[in-house]
Amino acid sequence: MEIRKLILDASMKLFVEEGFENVTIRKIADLIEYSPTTVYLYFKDKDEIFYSLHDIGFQKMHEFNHQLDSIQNPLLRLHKMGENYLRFGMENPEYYSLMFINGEPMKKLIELGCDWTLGDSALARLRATVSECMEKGYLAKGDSYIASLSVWSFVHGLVSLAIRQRLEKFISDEKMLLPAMEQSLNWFMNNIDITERRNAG
Amino acid sequence: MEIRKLILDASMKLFVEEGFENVTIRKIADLIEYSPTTVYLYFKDKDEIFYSLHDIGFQKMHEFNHQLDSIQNPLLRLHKMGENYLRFGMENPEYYSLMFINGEPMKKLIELGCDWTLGDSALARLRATVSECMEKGYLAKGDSYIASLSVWSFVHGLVSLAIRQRLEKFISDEKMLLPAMEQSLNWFMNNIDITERRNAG
DNA sequence: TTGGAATATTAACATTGTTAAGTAAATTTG
DNA sequence: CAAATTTACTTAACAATGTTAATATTCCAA
Repeated sequence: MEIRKLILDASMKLFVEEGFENVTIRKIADLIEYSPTTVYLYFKDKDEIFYSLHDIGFQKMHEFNHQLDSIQNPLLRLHKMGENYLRFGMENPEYYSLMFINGEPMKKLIELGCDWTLGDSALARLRATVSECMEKGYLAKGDSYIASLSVWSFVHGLVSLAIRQRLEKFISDEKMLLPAMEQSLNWFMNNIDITERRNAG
Repeated sequence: MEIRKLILDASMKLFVEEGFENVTIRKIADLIEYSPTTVYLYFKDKDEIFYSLHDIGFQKMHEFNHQLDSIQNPLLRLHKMGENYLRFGMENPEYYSLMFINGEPMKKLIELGCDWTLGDSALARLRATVSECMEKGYLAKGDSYIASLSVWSFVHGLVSLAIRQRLEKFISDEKMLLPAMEQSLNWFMNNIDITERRNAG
């Protein structure tokens, strides 16, 4: 449907420009120049709109990571994945919120019984890279499940603290936010990379 | 004031039992058996209530960490800090959300111009422990600012993914959630501990 | 007792998500 | 071509929300 896309575009525009709580059905309807009830012909309720937007977010993130496949060294690829993750989150805080922070899309997901396909496959790619790092001796061998969870949690922690303004006292200058996060990622990568250990300490 | 406390208790009760979006001024008023407008005599608006609750959360977390001072070994103390952080978050997801995830309290904080005192001092304690770990050779020497940020981000990432239900596909059994997070923390601690490196790989 | 401050309530406003009922146009069916 | 039905959309309304203005009640000092 054409109008579905109109609604989603308008919703994201409002979401980006006015924030989550200012996305209302009536404002969406105004933007697309239809009556508010028309929205309900294309989406069951407001949460379903957010669910759809969250889905689009994963596609965007996937595009963002297209270059990654060309990186041969798995540890370098892991590092770049992390950097991309940080950048994606900081450049698209609204999408990021829907994908990884807000409660609404997940409730819809459970209600609809559908699967978190795009989220899962993103994690699968992470885990494949982590496993490759273990096989090739860049990371200590062990449970790749746990290691992937750890890597993801680390970068998610940085992004979610940053976009929810919990780092403002920590890093006062807003322009230093992403650089500090990248430094933090470097610290992390240096610590988990076992090939670097003869140089350290 | 007595009634201020009544309002805060009622708000948190609603928050814990019915979730964030079901905390309404009218429900609060019902619980304390006053009229809705009375609430506005003690709080400027709803966000100020959430700001106060977020403050109480930090006090709770501080009590939660009382035992830590007795741990001499700084790396062990850091590990225990991490474990406590995970447990506090999982046992008090509502408080945790206010403290570290939700946007409302921070907006109020900026608006009121007041400082995030309890949050700051919690971070200061983390940083002191990290510095001590560096001095005593448990962690690679470097910028303790960045290392603290990294540690915090890591545990925050775990907790916030867990309580916002992003780990449900990763860890299907809910009872395995905290154990998996603790495993992840162990992995992290093992990786950053430079005294462990001769055993590894 | 009276007057004013402190405390509380009633009534209302605008805004929200959502639904029921109705309309007008397009399409199918006879 | 006319009648019936489906499609696409709107109007009007409901209950719930945060919040405010105006009003009432209580309480205590002069």
